[in-house]
Amino acid sequence: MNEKLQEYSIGQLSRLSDVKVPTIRYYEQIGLLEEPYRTEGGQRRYFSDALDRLRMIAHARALGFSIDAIREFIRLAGHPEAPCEDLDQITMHHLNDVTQRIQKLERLKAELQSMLKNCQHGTIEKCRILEVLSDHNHCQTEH
Amino acid sequence: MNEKLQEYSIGQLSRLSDVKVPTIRYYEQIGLLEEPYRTEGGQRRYFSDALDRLRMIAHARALGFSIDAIREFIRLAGHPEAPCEDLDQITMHHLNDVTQRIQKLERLKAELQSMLKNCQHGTIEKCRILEVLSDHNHCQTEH
DNA sequence: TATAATTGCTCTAGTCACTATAGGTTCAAG
DNA sequence: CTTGAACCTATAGTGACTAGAGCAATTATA
Repeated sequence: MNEKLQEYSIGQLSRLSDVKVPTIRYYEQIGLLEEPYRTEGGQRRYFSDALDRLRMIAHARALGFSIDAIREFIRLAGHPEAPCEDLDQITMHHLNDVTQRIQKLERLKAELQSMLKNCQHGTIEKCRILEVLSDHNHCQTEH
Repeated sequence: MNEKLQEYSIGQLSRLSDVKVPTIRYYEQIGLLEEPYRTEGGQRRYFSDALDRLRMIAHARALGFSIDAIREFIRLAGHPEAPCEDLDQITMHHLNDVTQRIQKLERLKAELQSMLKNCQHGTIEKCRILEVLSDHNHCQTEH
C-alpha cells in the first residue's frame, strides 16, 4: 500500500475541481488559496486539502458569494468554537441580495414581454420598442 | 418668450437624467453619445435631444441591456425604414437571458434558504452552512 | 469689480473576477 | 535523449463604470 500523500499538479487540481488553471493561480495571488510547495523546477504541487478548499471556493462562487464573503468564510472556519452568527449574517445578507435581484429581473421580464407584445412587426417607425426605451413613463413598474 | 434653445451643462444633464457626470463623459468616449458643442472655455453644452438620448440609454441600462445592445438600438433607430425584426430579435434574446437568470437565482435562493433553515445557531464547528459550502452533494439542485 | 465657491476639464488608474497572450522552462513518456 | 505537453511569470484586456489628481472655467456673493 502506498503511504505517501497524493500529490497534484495545478492541471490535475484544475480538472478535479473544475476551476481553470489561471483562476487557481489568481486565487493564490489574492490570498484565497495558500501557496503550495514547489518542485525543484518551480512547479506547484498540491495535496488534497487544497482540493477541498478549492472545491469549497468554487461552490461558494457558484452560489454567488463574493470573494470577500468567501474570505470571511475561510476566516470563520478557522474559529470552530465561535458562534456561527456571523456566518448566518453573511448568508442572510446574500439571500436578501438574491431576492432583490430576482424582483428586479421579474419586472424587467414583464416589460420585455410587453415590448414584444406591443411590437406590430411593422417598421421601426411604428415599433413601440424604441418608444418604450425612450420614455420611462411607458413603464408599468419602477426600476 | 425665449426663443433660444435650452442649454444644459454636463452637471445639469446629469441631474436631469440621473446619470453621473463621469458616466456621461464615458458614454461620449465610447460613442454612445454624440460629442456636444463646447463653450469658448471648453465646457460641454447640451440640448434637449442629448437629454432624450441619455434618458433612453439610462432606461435601457436599467432594463439590463448591454452597451452593445444599446448601440444596436441606436443604429436601428437611425434607419426607420428597416424592419423591426432585428430589434425584436435583440429583445427576444434578452428576454431568454433574463428568464434564465431568474431561474438560476431562484435555485440559488432555495439553496440559501435551506442553508439558513438548517443552521442550529450553535458554534461554527457544528454549523451546517460551512458544511454545505464544502460539499456540493448537499445541494438539491444543479448549479 | 474682486474674490470665493462651485463646477468643469483631461488623464490616469482602480474596481471585480477573472481570461488571454507572449515568451520562456520543466516534466514525463517513449 | 528527445519530444511535446504542461508548467512558469508577467502583462494586458474584459465590461461598465468610478475615483483621484491637478488644473481651468464659470457663477455667486461681497
